[in-house]
Amino acid sequence: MGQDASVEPADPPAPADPLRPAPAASSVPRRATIKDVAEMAGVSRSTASRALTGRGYVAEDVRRRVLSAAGKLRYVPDATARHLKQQVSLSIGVLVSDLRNSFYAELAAGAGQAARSHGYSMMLADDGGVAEDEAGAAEAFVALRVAGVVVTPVSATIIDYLRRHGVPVVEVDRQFTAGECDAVVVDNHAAARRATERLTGLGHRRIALFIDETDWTTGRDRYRGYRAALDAAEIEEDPSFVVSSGWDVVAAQDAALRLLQGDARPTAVFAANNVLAEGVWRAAAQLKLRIPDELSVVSFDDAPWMSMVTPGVTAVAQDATTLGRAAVERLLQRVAVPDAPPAVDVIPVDIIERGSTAPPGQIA
Amino acid sequence: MGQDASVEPADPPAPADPLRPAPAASSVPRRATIKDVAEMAGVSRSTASRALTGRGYVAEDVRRRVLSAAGKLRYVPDATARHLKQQVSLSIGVLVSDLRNSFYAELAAGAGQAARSHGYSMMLADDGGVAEDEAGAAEAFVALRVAGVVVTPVSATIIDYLRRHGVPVVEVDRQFTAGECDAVVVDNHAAARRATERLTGLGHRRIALFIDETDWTTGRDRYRGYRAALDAAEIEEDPSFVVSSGWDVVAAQDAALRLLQGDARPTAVFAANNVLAEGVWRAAAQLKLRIPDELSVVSFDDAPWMSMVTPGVTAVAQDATTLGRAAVERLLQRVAVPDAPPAVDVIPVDIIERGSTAPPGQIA
DNA sequence: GCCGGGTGTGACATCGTTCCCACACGCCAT
DNA sequence: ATGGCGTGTGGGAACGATGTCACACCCGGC
Repeated sequence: MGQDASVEPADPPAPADPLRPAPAASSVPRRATIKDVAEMAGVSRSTASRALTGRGYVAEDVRRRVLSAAGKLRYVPDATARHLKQQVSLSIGVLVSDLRNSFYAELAAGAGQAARSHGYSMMLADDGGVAEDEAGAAEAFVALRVAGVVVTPVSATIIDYLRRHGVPVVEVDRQFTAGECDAVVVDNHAAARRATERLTGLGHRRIALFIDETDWTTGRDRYRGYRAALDAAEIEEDPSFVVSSGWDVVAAQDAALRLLQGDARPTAVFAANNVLAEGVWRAAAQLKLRIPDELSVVSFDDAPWMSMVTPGVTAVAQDATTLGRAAVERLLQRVAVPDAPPAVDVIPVDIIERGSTAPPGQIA
Repeated sequence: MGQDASVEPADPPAPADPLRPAPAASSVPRRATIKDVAEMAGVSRSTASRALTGRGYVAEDVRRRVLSAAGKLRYVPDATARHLKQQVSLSIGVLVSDLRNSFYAELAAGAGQAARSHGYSMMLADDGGVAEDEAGAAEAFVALRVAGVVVTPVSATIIDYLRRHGVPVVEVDRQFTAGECDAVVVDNHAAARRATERLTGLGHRRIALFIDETDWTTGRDRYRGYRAALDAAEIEEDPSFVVSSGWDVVAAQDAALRLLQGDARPTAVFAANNVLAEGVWRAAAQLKLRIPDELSVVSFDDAPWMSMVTPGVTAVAQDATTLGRAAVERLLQRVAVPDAPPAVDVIPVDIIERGSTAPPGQIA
């Protein structure tokens, strides 16, 4: 408050370095720290901290002075500094395969809701189903010292990596490390079986399966569920009816076009996720196959369009929002109780009947 | 390495506090810090830091020793500590209205891509279009000291708040503070006008507008574009044809049911976003109105289902992914050059003709 | 008058990182 | 011999928040 006005040292005329973010612009008045609050309130930093966090003794009038100073200065505590000191983080990482897929978007929305409701922030990344990007995101999460990670894993590597770095992990939708890691899943086997049985129950015997992969967890279980339904109906599997066409609509559509044009085409299709269902549906539309008269379709995984097309697509509806929410809840449980044995939540699914199935027509 | 095996102090038998996260579990071996790396390599922290960041002199063999130690210890630098020291953050905040809406999900996906490609992480929040939650998320972003925020704003408050705290902001999709803040938008007025002109051009004169709101930015411009098209066709506006039905499908559907059952029903509808279009479409389906013969429909904002239903819905396609990406690019520009004048990017749109429009039928 | 306990406060160390500075070499030119 | 420079290294102070600890004060009881 003296005659010396140089509260802050004058910037030396340093040459600007264009590669790094500019130093705090002079137009922005430097953010208030707890020290500023303490000075304005005429107390020490410690006291200000106690007043603001509510831990420890503070006289009532001092508390009010500090709070009012904080308000005037628009003080917002620096979460990174707090984390550094307390070694406790209030962000979680969420890693999904593709935000543009409504399933993952809803899952992320549910995760975000749950995180928020517990006072956590969400770091979200999208790996496009690519293992490399998944690893990159995992590294970022570790660097940011998130409290834990919810992931729809693309490989088991990421789980190992995160656990080696002491980061609690919950697998959601897919499960690579059964028995070692918390997970939130649906009963893929049972649901796939029930869905396929809708078709066998109507008399279909030529039922194709469109699936992304059949080796891991989710895909494998859906495949097995399909097989179980066929077995129960004493239908022999035709390998050409099991189509692994990856994760993209166009590829699925191409594969479906080929399959549905053949002489020995299936009378029904079970698509193991919404992307594949979309490919099949588009192919059927392109071939002008009437659904359900000429082709029955059931999808694993509901999507908005399935209730908008005519007829609607019968689907196994997974509540992705609930899945995301449950995964975060489980993660926070784990953070609270690190040594509890791994737990798996199984979220119930619904089969929504919409009209895309009918008994097989008479085809040559 | 001596006989004293207590590398870490034994935990005193402190009573567990169930309200706070448990202290580092003994099963997790404490994360390596740069100090550990330095010790293993037999150098000081400073030298280790120089070796790892690549700034400053380090002898080649020392560098290799440090790097190898870091590898062995699986050292991952603590981004929060780095941020605290450098006062530079490598995360950005992204705040959208509703992740379950494909428009926002794609926008977020684009933002995430761009952020990642520049080495930034994305904190994502979803405010459900609620101003209070928007404020909460903004506070979290400030606390986390993100480098900047991309937001689809619900009110002008958030922009003020963030700017007062010195956080660079880019508005995307909606624009509340024209001229003061960077923004990435589409030319809503022109696009809405062109879309409406498709309808007037076919001879429609009874054209309803479904819109969320008409007071702010995006909604206002779309409304004006609609009006401009009507004016150009010398059609007088019928106020009952402008329906503000909020942000939710069911409300829009109800409103559409009412409007489309009336005697003086419109022959065409322009829906100002994908949610409203869905409501209108469902209402039309429910009333068994044939599209386009009995009702023409144009939507602002494309969505996956619009190309799957029959007929497809003619739509103004905004590339939401590009919108998100551009917003992040603009934000990073702003971070690099804080004092540049505000800039607005206008992303071009496409009108995709799909078959949901036809000349008006003969109705009483 | 002295002690003990409750109440309220400030000094200081700490978290993990970076980076400014001082210093210690070896070498060459003076 | 001495100085200066280029190279390489370590000490120590930040960054912002928290929390331990010691101390200072005031009260009542001896």
